[in-house]
Amino acid sequence: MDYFAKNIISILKEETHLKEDEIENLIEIPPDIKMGDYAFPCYSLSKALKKAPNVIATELAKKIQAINPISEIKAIGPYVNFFVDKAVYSEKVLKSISKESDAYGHAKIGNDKAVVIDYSSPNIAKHLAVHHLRSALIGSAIYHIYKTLGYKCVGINHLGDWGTQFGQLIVAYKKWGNENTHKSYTVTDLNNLYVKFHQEAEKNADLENESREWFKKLEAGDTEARELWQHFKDISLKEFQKIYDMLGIHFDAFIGESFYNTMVEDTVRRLKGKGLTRISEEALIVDLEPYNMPPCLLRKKDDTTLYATRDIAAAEYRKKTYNFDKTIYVVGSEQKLHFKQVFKVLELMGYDWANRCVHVDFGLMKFKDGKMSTRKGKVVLLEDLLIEAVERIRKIIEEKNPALENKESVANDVGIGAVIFADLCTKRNKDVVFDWDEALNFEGETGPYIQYTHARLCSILRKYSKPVTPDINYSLLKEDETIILIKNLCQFPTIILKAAEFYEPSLVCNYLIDVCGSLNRFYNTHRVLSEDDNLTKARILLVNSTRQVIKNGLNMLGIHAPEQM
RNA sequence: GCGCCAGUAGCUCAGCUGGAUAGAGCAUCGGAUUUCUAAUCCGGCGGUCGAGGGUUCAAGUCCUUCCUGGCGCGCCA
Repeated sequence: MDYFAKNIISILKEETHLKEDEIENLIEIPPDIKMGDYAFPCYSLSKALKKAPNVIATELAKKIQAINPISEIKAIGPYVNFFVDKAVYSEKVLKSISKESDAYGHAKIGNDKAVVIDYSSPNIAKHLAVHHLRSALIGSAIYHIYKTLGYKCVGINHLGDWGTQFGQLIVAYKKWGNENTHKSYTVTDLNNLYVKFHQEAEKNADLENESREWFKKLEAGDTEARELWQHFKDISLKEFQKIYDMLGIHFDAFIGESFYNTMVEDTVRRLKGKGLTRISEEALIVDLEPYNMPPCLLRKKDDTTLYATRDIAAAEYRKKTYNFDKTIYVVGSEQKLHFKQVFKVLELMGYDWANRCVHVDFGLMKFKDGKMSTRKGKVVLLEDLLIEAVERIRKIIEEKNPALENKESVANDVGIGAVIFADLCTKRNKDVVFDWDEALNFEGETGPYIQYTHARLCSILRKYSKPVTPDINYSLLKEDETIILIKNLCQFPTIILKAAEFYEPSLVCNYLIDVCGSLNRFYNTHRVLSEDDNLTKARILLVNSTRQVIKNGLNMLGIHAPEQM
């Protein structure tokens, strides 16, 4: 609750006989600045007082008095509207931004508690493609957001580096892989082998048996199998890292599924010990019928384990290793049921932290004509998208600002930023249809728009080239465009909290669009640098504050804020 | 068949846990620059909020039925 709301509550408390938190919940922000800064709706009083809401509003407005920092109280229809003293308001907001600067929007609510976040988690031996983008970016943004709220974040890349497909890959490699080019193998080669295996396997059923044999060898720790598997993994990781570097995505640990291979037996033993398992159709399951869910499969009839088993083992490991307060899985919504089952099993195992496991799901990315598929080669590689984005930005720079220094690095920041922003901008749970022109649109509500706004502000500050001070005459900040902007800036900390609560980075994106819209409207109607020293000083402070908020917001999304573009 | 998610302007999306006349961007049409970056801003056009019923002083928002699309539902992850 902010300073002004507090004052309004104390004014309203006596006359309405409502409790403080009741009033707080009722108070809202009018849709138009001309109506006031805060509003108290009188509908809910109408029953008790047996009067029409607008009558109540009128009477109430007459009875109560505006005291500093509230400058005016006025009934409009069924609302009592409050106007705050603009100078006091501006001073509060802008001084706190100046003081906190890079830390504006941060909080300490996390108390250094650990949050484990599982994101990206691609499969080995396949390229990172555009449909891998969402998990990586949403996870990374949540990482940043929680970090700014004082949590200790642990980013984990839960690589898909285990399973029968590695048996297939070994067979394919031994049959068609060229030993001599061994050292220069790329993910493309691995992917080709994978595709070739499936083509050949249709004609020759023996291949599947061979691959099962090899996977068994791998599980048993056979040296040759192990070495090949490690080799495939090294090739993949090297290429993944290149993309993560381009995107600026960081992980604290790369711990793949294979890592839990040795722990799975223990986990199964614990589950059995607690009497949670039974055999059904030759498989080992946890019956979830009482919870209206299909059973959770722990072990196949051939005795090998499944991903649910490994996820349970992984959760136990993460709790033991990081003692997390919360663990977040940023995984597509097609796995909703899977995580519901896993979390339920953890709960049945008696872990009180089971309800602090969160599946942050998101909608699918697909093409207009259907799903993306690595097998059919129907994908857009992430690297291609990023390179194309940077390339297009480079052309725009040549056209609009050829004298720019550091063109390369700016093109990178803006191109990559555009891709990140476009992906994070829509709410998580919506499906996304991939479209080159949409992903690479740079006008309107886009990353470059935010960055451009930021660069313009930096430009003004460069031209001003004097220190910015919060000791200004705040009553000079009085026009509507100015006040609306300051109100926007004031919301930032609340937005961050909300984004964290709902695991929703899109809230930050939409907020930044609002701020930039307000800023640009201000920019187009008022001059910052002028002959009037005091006014210049005041507006410079506003410019610097806005620059700061945009920068902080972009950083939370993992986007750079270049000072020129 | 059952479950989960979505359906808001021609297109892409917002809509603050039920509140004041449903908002942006793109597209389209028309305007703004001798002044801090026009990757900007202003205006016009454009809506039975998928459909019906219900709860409420008040519903895009809550309940219910139906329609359409996506995803999931035992040995892949």
